[in-house]
Amino acid sequence: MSKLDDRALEYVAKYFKALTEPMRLKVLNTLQDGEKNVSQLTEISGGTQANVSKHLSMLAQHELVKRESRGTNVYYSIADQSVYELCELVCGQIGNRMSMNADIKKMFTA
Amino acid sequence: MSKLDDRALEYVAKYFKALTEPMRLKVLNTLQDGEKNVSQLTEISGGTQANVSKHLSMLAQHELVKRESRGTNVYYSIADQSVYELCELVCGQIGNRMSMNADIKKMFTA
DNA sequence: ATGTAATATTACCGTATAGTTATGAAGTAA
DNA sequence: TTACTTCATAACTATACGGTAATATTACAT
Repeated sequence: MSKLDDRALEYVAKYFKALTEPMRLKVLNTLQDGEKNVSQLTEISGGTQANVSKHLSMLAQHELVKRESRGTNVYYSIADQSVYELCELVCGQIGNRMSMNADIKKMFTA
Repeated sequence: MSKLDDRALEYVAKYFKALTEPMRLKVLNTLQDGEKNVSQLTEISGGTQANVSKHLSMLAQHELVKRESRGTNVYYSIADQSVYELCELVCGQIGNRMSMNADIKKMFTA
């Protein structure tokens, strides 16, 4: 991140944007177990088929998932394992913050 | 990212959201050199003072930057070094994309 | 060819947010 | 006090985006 110009910053920003929807994160989370088709993802996520399809299409466009149609089904799988590293990092951050708040909270409540 | 519930997914999503604006990334990028006040950040980023302030306020709210006022100036600095790891990961991913032409690719990987 | 299932896409609505302009608040110096 | 500097915060506009419902497309079966 040393000398990114405006063009590069937009790329990075757009990549992050793919990870700003809980539904998309849920889909990525689900795909950790292996490929799933749209019906399965729709059921697991609890969303509507149209909505899940839209999100999948977006994730595919950003090359976070791979698309492969077999018969009338379309199977999606993770294209980029490193996305989980991103989430781990963020979760770590959030975890640190929450535990810190808990400690502070403890000082006032204990 | 093994068993994140809906609540956790929203936290993660919101964290990523802070990184989806080129202007905010530029600010974070600039702060790698050390703390800067709003005037400096405004000049470097090329934005308006109001806009930069708004973004800084958002970054501070998400605890990505620290705020310290000295006199009439307000100095911001990185609160969470790990944000650069995130960016490195994303840049690496983008750099790996085959479809991108060489000179742009160089920006992400160099 | 007709019908059915799985997925994608379109059109629409509501909301969220980035940017701008103008104003407000806080500190400092005369 | 008044004036000036620095930063924050409205209020507003425009645009982007998520969700839904309806429709289109694709593949397969009968």
